[in-house]
Parts: sequence; structure tokens; C-alpha cells
Amino acid sequence: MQIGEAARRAGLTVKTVRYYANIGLVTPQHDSETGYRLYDPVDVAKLQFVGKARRFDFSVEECRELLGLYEDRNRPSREVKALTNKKVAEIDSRLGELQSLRDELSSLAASCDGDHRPDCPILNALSGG
Amino acid sequence: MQIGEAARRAGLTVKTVRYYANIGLVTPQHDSETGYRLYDPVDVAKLQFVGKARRFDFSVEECRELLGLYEDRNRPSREVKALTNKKVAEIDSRLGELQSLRDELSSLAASCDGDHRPDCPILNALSGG
DNA sequence: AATAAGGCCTCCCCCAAGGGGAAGGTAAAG
DNA sequence: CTTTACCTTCCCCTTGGGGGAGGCCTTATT
Repeated sequence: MQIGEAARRAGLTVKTVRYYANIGLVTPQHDSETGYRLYDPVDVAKLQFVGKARRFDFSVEECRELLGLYEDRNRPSREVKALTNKKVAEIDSRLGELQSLRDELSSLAASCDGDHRPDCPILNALSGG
Repeated sequence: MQIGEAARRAGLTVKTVRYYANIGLVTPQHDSETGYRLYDPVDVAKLQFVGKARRFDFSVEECRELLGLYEDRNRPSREVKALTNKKVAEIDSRLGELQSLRDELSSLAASCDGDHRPDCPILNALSGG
């Protein structure tokens, strides 16, 4: 099938699928007559796999790694688990940062009257040390 | 003072400070003889302000807006509060996304033995619909 | 006097992960 | 026959700078 149909089935944009072909992540057949990319169901499955992994916050390079493990019939699932746990730890770290940031900002907003007076605790906090 | 000293005092890199000058965010004096950028204490205060706002996850354009409100003696603090609340809402949204993502990934990792068997629930989940 | 070190400048390319759109080939349908 | 819907490559745009080349100037050291 052509790229449009493959993209539709995988829930990705044509632009994205073409990008994945360009960086060698999911490489379709090439029709030398029309110059079109031709995708088979296995390619579509890979695209779906990548799409889902991306939604799980895996980078494209991590997707490449996961895809490699996925295709390797002798893969140790340990590696997959390790990669996943690493990603969970990253997310935990980012959650902590965001949470403290949220708390600080929120308390700043709460301490600001929001009326027309030029005195604003938020700006004071930002300008202070 | 020169850019290096200003950057040091603001806790930013020279590259960053130069970038802020280029995009017109914090614009120093210009020594036409040496071509050097010259920063005064007010510039440094602005740089510190921006640096802190950036750490609070405000984009550069939001920093520009905050800086404008900061410099405007007649600013309504309402606008500052609104911008801050909007940022808090964004962070909340991102927190929710990350949390659900974390939970899914974490339960996937938990259901994976991590041994050498090729069967891996993580990859199965990624490849499945 | 020569040279090394350090600070400054501009200019250009690089990252992630594609998006937007131009210019042009192809194929099916009215 | 022409419109419409695909497809292709190519190039610039995004965020927020980082890295480094090549070149200028001043000061310190050999």
C-alpha cells in the first residue's frame, strides 16, 4: 500500500512516516517506476509500534532500540525491561521537578491580589535573589 | 561591565546572554569602539529575572511579556497573575499526562519477568492495538 | 620583542521531531 | 480533457541555545 494508507492505519501523519523512512527507522519497499514508497502489513505494524512507543515518551532513538529488540527473535526481555524502568525513572524525576515548580508558582499566584496595584508578589519573587 | 561578568552575575552562560541580546529580550549598551556589549546593573537584574522565570518553565516569549509587565510602572498585577495561573494549569495538565504514562509503563515493567524468554509483555503491549 | 592566554565579536552549523508549503510527477475519475 | 487526489524531493521554520572557526584586542609572561 502507499504511504497515505500506511500512515492512516498507523495513526501517524504522512510527514512523520516519511521522516521515519528517511532516518531508516521503518524502511518500506521502493517502487523504482513511480518512486513511491510501498508499505506492507509488517511495516504498518512497526509504525504502530513506534507510534505507541513515542506516545510513551520514548525518543526516536529509543524506539529504534526497542524495534531492534522487537525484531530480534533471541532478544532478552531483560533489556526491554531495563529500558522501560529507566524511562519510568526519568518520568519520576520530571514529575518531581514539575510538582515543586507547580507548588511554587501556585503559592505565588495565591499571594497575588490580582488587582491593579503595581505591587505584585509574583514579580517580586522573580526579581528577588 | 562586559558580557562575561554580567553572565556570571546572572548565573547564565555568555552564549545565552548574547542570545537574549540578539532577540531583543535584554538589550545592553553597545560600545561602538570595541564592538563589545556593555551591561549595567539594571540589565543584570533583568537577566536574573529572565533566568528565574525560565527555571519556572516560562517560555522566552512569556519572559518577554513578564519583563514588559515588570518594567511597566502602571502594570496591572492581574495580568501577571493570569499568566501565572495559565502556566500552573499547563503544568497540571502535563503532570496528569506524565502520571498516567508512568503508571502504564510501570505496570508493564512489573508484568515483565525480565528473564531471557523472548516473550515480553512490554513489547506485546507496544505491538498490540 | 615575541608569544601565549583570555575575553570579546560575528557567522555558521547542530540538536529533536517533524510541520508547512512549493514545484512537479502520476493515476483514477468525472 | 481536465480536475482531483495522491505521491515525490527540497528547503525553510520551530525552541533555546551549544559548539566551534576565524579574527580582533589587551594584558601577562618568557
